[in-house]
Amino acid sequence: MERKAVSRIPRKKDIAPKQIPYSTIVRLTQYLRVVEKLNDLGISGISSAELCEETRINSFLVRKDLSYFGEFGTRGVGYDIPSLRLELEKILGLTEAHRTVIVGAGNLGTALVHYDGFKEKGFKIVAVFDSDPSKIDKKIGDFVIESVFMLEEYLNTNKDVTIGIIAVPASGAQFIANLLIASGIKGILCFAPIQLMVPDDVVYSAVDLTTYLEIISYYITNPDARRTGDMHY
Amino acid sequence: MERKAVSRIPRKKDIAPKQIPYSTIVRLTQYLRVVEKLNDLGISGISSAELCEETRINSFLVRKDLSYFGEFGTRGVGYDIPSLRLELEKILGLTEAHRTVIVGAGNLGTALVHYDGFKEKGFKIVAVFDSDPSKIDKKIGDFVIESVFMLEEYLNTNKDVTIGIIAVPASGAQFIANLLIASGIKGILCFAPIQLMVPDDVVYSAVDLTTYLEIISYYITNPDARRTGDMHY
DNA sequence: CTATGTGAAGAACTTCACAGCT
DNA sequence: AGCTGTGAAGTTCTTCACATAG
Repeated sequence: MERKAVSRIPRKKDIAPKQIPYSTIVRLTQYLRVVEKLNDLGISGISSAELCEETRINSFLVRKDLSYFGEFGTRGVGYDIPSLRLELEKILGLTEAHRTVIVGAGNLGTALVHYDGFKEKGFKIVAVFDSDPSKIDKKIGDFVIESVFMLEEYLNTNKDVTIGIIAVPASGAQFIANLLIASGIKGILCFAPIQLMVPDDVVYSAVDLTTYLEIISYYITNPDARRTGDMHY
Repeated sequence: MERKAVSRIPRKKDIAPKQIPYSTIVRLTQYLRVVEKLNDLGISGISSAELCEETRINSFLVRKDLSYFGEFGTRGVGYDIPSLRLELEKILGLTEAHRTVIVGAGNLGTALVHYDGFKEKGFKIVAVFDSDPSKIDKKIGDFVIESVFMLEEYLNTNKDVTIGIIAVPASGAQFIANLLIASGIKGILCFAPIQLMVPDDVVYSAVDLTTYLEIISYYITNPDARRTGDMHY
């Protein structure tokens, strides 16, 4: 069975000195989104109460989340938007672009290649792969589609690629994941509706579209069930 | 500012008698995924410990999650897969298909139309809309793309549509959402990287691809940070 | 003897209240 | 005077231990 508390000694608290909740990280991305928007509008400062209005995240929680990482505000004043933005980018590791490959050049892969948000937010797509011979050497935007059989070699000669996006059907997803993992990729974002086996040192996130619809279905069917703000991710 | 505890009397506990965690609902979809898979393989039963192996969700939690909704297992034996599957489908409101419209026939919309998972899992796409005149009357799979200006009328004459998927650029997303809301849609899944204003009685979930990558970036940059199993959604 | 279901204990997370700067 | 930062209180969620049922 799962990890069994054998000696009853090492409680979680003992192992982990000062952990940051996962939900805090998710919220940081929301603060960043607001701060980017206001920065573009030329607004220079914001208070936790205003951030609350923009995000619907309680202002206490806004301050607590930020305080895990430092003291970014000025008491009596609030947060300076350019510097808060920079701090958030530093925390999230966005100060330099993550070089990213996309595997799978179907409709989803194509949509991802064309998605402007990635470039803007510091995820630089560097190559696109597919297994379908009829697609290879065709172009998507500025990219020439390469064979998945070249993926391993590509990653071995381009060690600075940190993230792989898997946009292939479920049947091929684990194979691709294994290639990525073997080449030392650090993060994987998978759109195939399958639970991948990924070692603990690779950061792995799955986006299963069916799951989102099923969750929506639950809350439609059970309108009285509480929905926390957490729903949006 | 946000809701302020005025009279200090009604604590949350008093208002909410027996709440089911959002994370429980997310996990139910994972149990369903496993049970579907094993059912297809012809396996008839599963214990909470085996479900734990498949999902990496603690077996205590598996049992607790299921017990919110009833007693589906047999002590000393485990869970019968066909009946557990049915129960999960009932809980999640999947026993009859949700009629679903997709708005936005770009690459993402096209990918969604072609995505087999939806049909299989009981989300029946019934129509596809776009604002680009050059796309209207073109076909995606079996669907003829209709003008967004027909969306309102379509929904008013097809009141059984419960879910709308928004796959348009951020600039048009709120407009589309307003049409869907005005027509009495029950659930919205939005792929545009924007926070929509949606009334409380409409179930709303947002999938922001950038957010997922930013979260991955954080955990790549901070390898010692704890990652809970919760990451996969 | 095995595996579920659940009250109770424990951990994690959020909210609060106010001290502390500006 | 105003807003942040944070220890403490409060709440929610998870883990545990064991009674219970087959």
